[in-house]
Amino acid sequence: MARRPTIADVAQRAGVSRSSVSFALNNRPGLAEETRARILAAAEELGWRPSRPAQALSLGRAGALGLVLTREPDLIGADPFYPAFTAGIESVLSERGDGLVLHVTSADREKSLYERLAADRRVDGVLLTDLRVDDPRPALTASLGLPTVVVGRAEWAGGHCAVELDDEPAYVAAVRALAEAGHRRIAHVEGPREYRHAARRRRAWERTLEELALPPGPLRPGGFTAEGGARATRELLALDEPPTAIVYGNDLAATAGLAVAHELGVPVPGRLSVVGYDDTPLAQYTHPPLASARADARGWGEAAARALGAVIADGAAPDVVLPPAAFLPRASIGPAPAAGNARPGAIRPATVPDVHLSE
Amino acid sequence: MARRPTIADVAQRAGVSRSSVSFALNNRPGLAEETRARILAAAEELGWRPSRPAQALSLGRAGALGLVLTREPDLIGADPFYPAFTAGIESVLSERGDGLVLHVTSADREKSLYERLAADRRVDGVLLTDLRVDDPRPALTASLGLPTVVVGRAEWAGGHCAVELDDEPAYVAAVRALAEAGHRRIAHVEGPREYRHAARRRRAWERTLEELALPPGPLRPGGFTAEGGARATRELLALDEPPTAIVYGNDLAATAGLAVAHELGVPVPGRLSVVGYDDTPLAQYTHPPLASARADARGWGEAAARALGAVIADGAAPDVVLPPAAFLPRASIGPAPAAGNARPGAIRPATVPDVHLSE
DNA sequence: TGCCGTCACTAAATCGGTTTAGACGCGCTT
DNA sequence: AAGCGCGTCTAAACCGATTTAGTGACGGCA
Repeated sequence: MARRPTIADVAQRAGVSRSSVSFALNNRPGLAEETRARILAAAEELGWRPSRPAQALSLGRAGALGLVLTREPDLIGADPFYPAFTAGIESVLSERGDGLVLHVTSADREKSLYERLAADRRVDGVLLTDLRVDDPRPALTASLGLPTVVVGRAEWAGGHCAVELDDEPAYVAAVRALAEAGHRRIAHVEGPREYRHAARRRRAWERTLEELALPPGPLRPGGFTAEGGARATRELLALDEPPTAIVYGNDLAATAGLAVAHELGVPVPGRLSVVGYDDTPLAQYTHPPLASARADARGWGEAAARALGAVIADGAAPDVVLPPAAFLPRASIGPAPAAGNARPGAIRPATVPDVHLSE
Repeated sequence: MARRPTIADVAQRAGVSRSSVSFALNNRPGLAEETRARILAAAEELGWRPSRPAQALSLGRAGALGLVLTREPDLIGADPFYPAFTAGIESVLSERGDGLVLHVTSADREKSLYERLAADRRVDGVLLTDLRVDDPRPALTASLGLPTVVVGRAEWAGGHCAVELDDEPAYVAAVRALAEAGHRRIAHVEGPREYRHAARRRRAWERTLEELALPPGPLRPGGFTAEGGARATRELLALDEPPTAIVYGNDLAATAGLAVAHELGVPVPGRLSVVGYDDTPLAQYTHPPLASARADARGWGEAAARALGAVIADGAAPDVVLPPAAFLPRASIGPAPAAGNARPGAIRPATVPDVHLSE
């Protein structure tokens, strides 16, 4: 295998200096059109592309973004978010010929990983996802001088640029839709408390019940997992007054919940309405199809990558607010069962003020 | 933000030359123990780590592996394989402080992406996954001189090192288990034909039926998707003689199939047995729990990363064969319904030769 | 004719590491 | 006293790009 050509080879072949090749490549002014063409032709013939490490060293930028996943592997596995999100990132990076450096780690090694990332100069900046309560990362990357974009709400960002795609409206809409369908006992199976988005979903549920003057519904931990969703559902359905609707933190837990309902002979939506979140590929094909909410993970990735690019280039970038996830009613929700003490129709859509909940 | 320290800063602080710092860092012989300690202390105090781009340029290796996903984004989304696989890769790379560069692309841009990867020198080698029939990539990376490990069978590898984790035995076991349970009409919902693993799964099903002297079962495309799985199931159950068991190409299609069976009032496993593949986190929590097969994706990632490291270092590495995926019988399979023309017990386990199918 | 400004291009420094060849001091032989 | 070998350390080249300062040719103008 022949040694890969360098800029010197191109220069020699075109009969110019290395500087001229560089000028031609980055089409900067000051080269005769004919010379430029000759250089580019030579580069083409040799199949030359500038070496990334050399460019990185020279330019002082790596040409790559970092993404660290701190979720536990099996939590990641079931989540359709990351693949779509990284596809969105990639679509932006590929325009610039940049790359995405992915790391999967656990919470205990997380800190040293970011430190390495910063000291290494292997990436020019990082995207922070899955923000936790009291998340140390925004302050950490700030102190490391590592350009950062937070994927989530601005108030989680600790001064960094934030790219937000709100999941609250979908939860508000789901609870309202259930209330309008006559449900009065609406439960929530929440995700891990340490995640800010899980907490935000729980609060959206909580406050919407309040706003609608409905009694606070039962709450169970579901951990965003199938197992947690199944257990929580079992507990909820075993209550003296079981809920007539359950809003889950994600589709995985909701789908497991559906299975438990089937197993216990509880018809859905006849006796129980079910709502998930994520709109996994499976959601339309469960039985019955699962009401859920779709966030544009790909668009989120795109926006985040673009924002981080701006932060790296300009030192800062304005926050971005993407359209919130849309609630997708499907056949897993229906009117509250008559047997319950819900009074269908008692709450009229028009009487419900359309306020936007904020944290 | 202070400029990040360089090797020169460390050298100055320790009162030595830059070369000595390099020697100390890479603990090479020829430095007095005391000097080495002083240098390392200075590096520690300054929080210095060698710049990756500089090292890459100097050493001629990027210190990173490349992984290109050519699947369509929504196909990727539902697949638990990649997150676990990348976690496995990472666990190997992090030992060496190396990185994983991830690209998501579409089939039409795939070729130029690999070319860029090779010319760029951003990665030292690539892992090839999801091999297709007549896949151009093994030959492409070979011609580009890009160290390559194929994640799959050696005969797909076109001369590259292969890391294999066979899914055939799980399919053979599943079909046999069904046959032993008296099933005679065993259908298959296959994945996209262009994927070699999908084709291999189909053949395993086909040949096992043959070996057991069972009639060839009906076959439907499922595309590894929920939608395809649902449609295929609908078609199969509408046959004049519907199958009493369906073996799906993956859990996603199988789960959608379960939902269709419910919807049509076909009891599982009463009238239909169902088998998936992947053992997604949901599989244990469907209703009934889904028989499936578990491949150690994380271990696969580890082995692949290690093998690629060896290929990069030594120019070649022996193929690796990992333990095959294990068939996991669960409640979604049961005895063939008596109404069918299956004859439970007609086929005795002992009479079934335990041959291993090969392609 | 001499001076100046432009245009097209190049030499050399630079980024931050690694590595090779060699310098220097010291104690031992002979 | 000269020579040798060894242990320790450094100067300088090198990786492959970018960039700055500057060179040389040429045309216009006084």
